Amino acid sequence: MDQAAEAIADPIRRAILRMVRDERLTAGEIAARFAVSRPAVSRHLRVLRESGLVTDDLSGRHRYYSLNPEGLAELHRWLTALMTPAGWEQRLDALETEVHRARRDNRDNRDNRETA
Amino acid sequence: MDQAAEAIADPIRRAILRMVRDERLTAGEIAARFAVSRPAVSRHLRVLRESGLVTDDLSGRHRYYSLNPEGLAELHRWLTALMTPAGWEQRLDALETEVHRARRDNRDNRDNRETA
DNA sequence: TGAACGCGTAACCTATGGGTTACGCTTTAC
DNA sequence: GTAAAGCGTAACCCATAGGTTACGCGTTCA
Repeated sequence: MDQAAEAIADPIRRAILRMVRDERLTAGEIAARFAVSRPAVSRHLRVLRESGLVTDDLSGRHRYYSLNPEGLAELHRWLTALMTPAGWEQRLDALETEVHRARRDNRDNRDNRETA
Repeated sequence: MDQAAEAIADPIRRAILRMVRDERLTAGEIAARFAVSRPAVSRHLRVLRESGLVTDDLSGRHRYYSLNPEGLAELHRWLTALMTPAGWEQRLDALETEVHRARRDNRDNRDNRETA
């Protein structure tokens, strides 16, 4: 979890994670969306790889990156435990709502794609 | 959220957050539990304060710190959204289980305290 | 009232994280 | 088979995060 917490501390790495959440992208495609140089992005990608937050997939001279949700699980659990101290049971209700909202968002996005 | 993500990147600050989750502690009590100097801890506390992750409460010459769960909410939502990409609906079930476990843990701890 | 306590801040040092340019390796394309 | 594309790595530079010691200010207590 330590590695994950460190990895998401950088704004560029957080942006990369959001990029590869729903579609796999090559290193070049990712780098093109940032103002910093390609090698800089390449090192960010290495940090994300080594902390288990993304997976990479070689295909010829391209390397495809995609999010690895499992890599975020431990940190997420840590945060959940931290956010629910003794005597704050109403916070658990809020978290439940959060999950429900995520479920609904996913459903809506799927429907929009299908009707587009 | 950027500030929260940066704040939890440091292992000492993560340890502090866990310490003050269920009980308020003075700066001195917190510092005593670490190998680093008291001023170093004091600055970690400042980072946590300024990022809204803890609240402080002056009382005479003591300053009590306690966790502010709200400060973690935005980062937690960000992680939740990231962990549930399109087509991974089963992950939402896992998150729901996570909340249920937190609820149960809280209940168990409360009961243990009462019967102790 | 003065000594000790609790805590934060200032000044300083060092390690390191993130940036750049230069380079090399493998794969595609002509 | 040679040129170009796609990536990663090495070497280097600089800003800054995190550590230390020294210090100052308010609060307690004898």
